[in-house]
Amino acid sequence: MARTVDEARHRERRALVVETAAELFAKRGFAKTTTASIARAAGISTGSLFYYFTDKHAIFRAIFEQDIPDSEALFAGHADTTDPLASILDIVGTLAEPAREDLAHGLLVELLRVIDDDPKLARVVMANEAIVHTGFTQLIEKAAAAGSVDPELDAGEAATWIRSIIDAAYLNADPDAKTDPVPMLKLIVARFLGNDTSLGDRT
Amino acid sequence: MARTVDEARHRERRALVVETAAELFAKRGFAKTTTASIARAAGISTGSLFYYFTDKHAIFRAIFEQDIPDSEALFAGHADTTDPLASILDIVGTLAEPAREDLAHGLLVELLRVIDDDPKLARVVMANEAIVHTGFTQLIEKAAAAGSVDPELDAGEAATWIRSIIDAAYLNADPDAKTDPVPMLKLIVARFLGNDTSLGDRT
DNA sequence: GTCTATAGCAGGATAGAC
DNA sequence: GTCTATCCTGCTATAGAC
Repeated sequence: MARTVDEARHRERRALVVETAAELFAKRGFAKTTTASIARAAGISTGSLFYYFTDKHAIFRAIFEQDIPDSEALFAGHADTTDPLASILDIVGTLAEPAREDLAHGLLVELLRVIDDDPKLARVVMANEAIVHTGFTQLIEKAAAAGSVDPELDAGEAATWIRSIIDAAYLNADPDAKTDPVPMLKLIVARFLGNDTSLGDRT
Repeated sequence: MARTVDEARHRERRALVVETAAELFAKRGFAKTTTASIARAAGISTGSLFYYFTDKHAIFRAIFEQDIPDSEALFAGHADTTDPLASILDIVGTLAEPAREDLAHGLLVELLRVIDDDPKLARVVMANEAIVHTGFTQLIEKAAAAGSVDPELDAGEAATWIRSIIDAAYLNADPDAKTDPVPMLKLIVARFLGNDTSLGDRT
């Protein structure tokens, strides 16, 4: 059973590096973050760094690998909702939640850039996007059938736009801003979906 | 008058380099685009390149300097509109027009990254954003006064969100997609502003 | 598994001839 | 003004000792 302990230790070590690297990538960008600085910040040598990761891209990729199980869990939690529109708005809120964190903003920008240079990363991200897109599409269809969403909207297209608007919230998030962007984001999505929500309804 | 000719020639040369560089920056990214490759693509030497531009950042910055007069002209054209809501949607369409071009998508992503590393670029972009924000805010106020926009919306905040939603269209732009994103974008903005537009109304 | 040391390469910017 | 040649810095990734 010593093997199990080793693997746990290995995972822990790796996770620490990933966390440290995420901060640097978000702040300085992928290209300007040196592997030496990652090693230094994580308290190890570059030699050890390349023992844990095959190359610099693998470190970056590891940041996003957790998103897949997270997204699956998020939509699974609303699988048999009785109010699909409320579920959509709830999920929008959850996905947009980290938008104000500096880290999330910087990482999204880096992701958009690096994704074109790393096919493996592209596969990870697309797998996650597929989960989100399918989840939203099904909820929109359900809501349309229940009469709480404009039935003339194409569910798949609407799902894509909702995702884009969430991303835009990340991009434009001002970490210094006093106001939480989530309520307005929900209002925009709610009105887009054809629900005639008044300003007072923000949750 | 020889001076005038020289300056015109100088400007032309510079403009050619900027155009060439924009394509490379959009496709490969700022960090991965070498000054040597820019010079090669523009048909000059690196020596000449650095005769026209002080450094690599100056080349990138030049791409966005034209945006300021463009934005001013765009909003000036709607200064005494009689239908402010229509003007807003019209401007949204104009600003989102290039979203489908590969170039525009890539440049937005690069801009988001590089802006943190170049204070001069940040100033150029902020000047442009101020023009857009002020323009939208005034039109939203006008429209609210005329009764065509939800008066409970904060005009400045709404202006910021409209800008974000336009960015979303750029982010999401799929150059291979057959469908023009502009109609849906206008629908989202119209509904956000509280105008109860049906799907059939897309212009 | 972790380190130090360094190979090996590439890129931004400049010098100086023409 | 435009070129060629190149300096110099800084980076990723590896080799090899412990």
